[in-house]
Amino acid sequence: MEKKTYYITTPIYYPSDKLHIGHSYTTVACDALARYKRMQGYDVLFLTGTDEHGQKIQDKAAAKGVTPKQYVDEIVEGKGGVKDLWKLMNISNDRFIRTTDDYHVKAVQKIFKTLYDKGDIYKGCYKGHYCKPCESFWTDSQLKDGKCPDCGGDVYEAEEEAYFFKTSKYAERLLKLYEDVPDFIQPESRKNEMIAFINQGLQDTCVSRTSVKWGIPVDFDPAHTVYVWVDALSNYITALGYENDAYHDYDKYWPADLHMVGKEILRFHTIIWPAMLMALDLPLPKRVFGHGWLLLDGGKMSKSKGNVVDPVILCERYGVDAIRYFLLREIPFGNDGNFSNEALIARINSDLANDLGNLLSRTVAMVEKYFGGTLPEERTAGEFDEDLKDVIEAMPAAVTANMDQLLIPQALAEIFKGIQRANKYIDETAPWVLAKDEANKPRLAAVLYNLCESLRYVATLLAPFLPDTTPKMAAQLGIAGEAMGYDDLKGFGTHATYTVHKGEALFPRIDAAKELEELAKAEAEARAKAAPKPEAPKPDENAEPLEHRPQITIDDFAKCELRAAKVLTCETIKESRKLLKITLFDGERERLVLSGIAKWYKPEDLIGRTVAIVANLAPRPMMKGKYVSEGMIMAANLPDGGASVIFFPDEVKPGSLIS
RNA sequence: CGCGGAGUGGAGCAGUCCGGUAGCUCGUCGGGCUCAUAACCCGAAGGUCGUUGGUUCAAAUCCAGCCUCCGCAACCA
Repeated sequence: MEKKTYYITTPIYYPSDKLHIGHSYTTVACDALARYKRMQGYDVLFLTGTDEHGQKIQDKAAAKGVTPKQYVDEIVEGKGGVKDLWKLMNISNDRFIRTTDDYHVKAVQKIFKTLYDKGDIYKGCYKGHYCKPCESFWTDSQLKDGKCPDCGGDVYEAEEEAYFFKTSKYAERLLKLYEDVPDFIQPESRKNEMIAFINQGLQDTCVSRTSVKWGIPVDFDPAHTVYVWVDALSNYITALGYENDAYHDYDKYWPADLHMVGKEILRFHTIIWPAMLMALDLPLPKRVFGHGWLLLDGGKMSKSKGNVVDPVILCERYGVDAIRYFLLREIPFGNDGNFSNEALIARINSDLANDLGNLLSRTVAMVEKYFGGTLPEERTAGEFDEDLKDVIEAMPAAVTANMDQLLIPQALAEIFKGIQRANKYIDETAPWVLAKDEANKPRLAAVLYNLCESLRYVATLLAPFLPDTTPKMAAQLGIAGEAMGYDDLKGFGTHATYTVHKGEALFPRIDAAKELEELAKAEAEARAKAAPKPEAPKPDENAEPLEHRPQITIDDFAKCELRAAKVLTCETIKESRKLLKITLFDGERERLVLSGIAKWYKPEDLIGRTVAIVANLAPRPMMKGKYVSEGMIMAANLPDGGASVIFFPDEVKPGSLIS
């Protein structure tokens, strides 16, 4: 009989930088699910990959002086790159798609053409509705009295054209989909967000750009490149061979059983993607799960904040399975979770070292100590046996029930209930007391046998989560690898007997105080390096390479009019938490500037001071045209996202040219 | 009145839909044990469930207002 298939995908990651622990979280969760399904007997296809086009990568590559392809090749295939990271973390993906792969490129072009031919992609022209100060295009209906709805200024005919996908056409069908397939969007709470979003009125989606060159060309209109969504989302089917010959199992695996995505891209996967598939007359994925984020200090982790956590360092320090366990156990279903070194170490110590590792260690040690490593077949049942057996035998069903609902932390918790019960059983039966009297040997053998059986169940059930550790457990228990399937969990007491082999501690206990101290020291050092003292400004090889812009001439620079200006007034704006409203004297007149520094400066910090401004920036309407900002105050960007304004001594006269 | 999430013992969370003695993990304190990775087992302390008011015999839970925090959007020119 054909095995049932299970097709699971991660998002394809954007390799503009090294991946961080957040990406690891998504991928590890999918990996655990994929391994779980394989153990359940499914024919699993687990896909991950990278989304390699777009402006940002084009810019990064240019800054580094390499082609975009060279740039992404290094991050994806290079040493310590994406593929290496997944290998390190024991990710069992069956395929890895890169959107620069030839077969994908060709297939996307065909998909784009098909959608165009069907009339679901159309070429849009923003005729006559470009507002220059706002740098925005407007449709007929958006204009107010023929003027820009933002600033009320004049708009005029625009040249720029782009292709659009008719997302709006599918609004009704999408709402019906959510109704017909209640668990299409998971978790439930996010479904309401999506419905609300659709009810606000869907806009058609821009699916091509003329300004971005690094992308898949629209083959029938080469001035355009395919813009992100058609390119990226299609990966889920092109990786199966849709419209290409690289693979041939589209019919076998599509529709996907689960798209796992971060909550920030859930909208695209539950609106644009199904709409695209509807347009192509293809079946829809069965479920999209939007997971939460791994927060750092309660805030989002991001490269620009400089607070990313490097999974490679963590794996090297604590072991891959410890990190996998932490990620899978600590982040609640569908919600955000916190990452901290304290929480990580606490979790490793209490669950993995104390409960699990120590249980195996003490069990194996006793089998060796009291029986020389092999348990005799003669066993006497006794008190507590049934209770232990009941708890252990309940685990597989509980794990399955939770995993089928994607409740990974809860599934793990069920396994640890069994571990705790086994530890308690040791206390109840006190094997060291039994060992004092030769007459108790059959009872002692039974006790240790029951512990080994418990560990066999535990190890088998943990296999999808801790693929590195469970074979070590099997080896110590003397169980053959092939006897570690779910089929072998058909009964407590079915394993004949045990010959154990004591090994290394599964998870060495971490000295939390010492470790945290070291981490703090390492962080302090990193910080000291990041901000070198004036007298020792030596370049730091560990620092992120700076992103350089193309070289310019003195004439280019001369286009910028930089001047000193005195702050006359400064006030907060009640509608905005980020902006300060500032009036400046620039030497000849007063001008109004809005600056996004409210988080770091109070009005009194600025009033009366002399700052540097870019004086000839085009005025920019802000706050829906309520204010027009006439310049930019110059400030250095801080690693934490903050800003440090440049101040001049008071004797510098307002209006002084800076060159 | 922009949209949304959150406020529960020291920390992190569950419970809120379908009102009825407030639960879990870690930490703290006390006890037990010695097979084990100073690990394990048992017990205890600790919460007016953000705030005010309302509905009710009864509210963490339902209703209204308010406060605080966090995302997103408008917005760092």
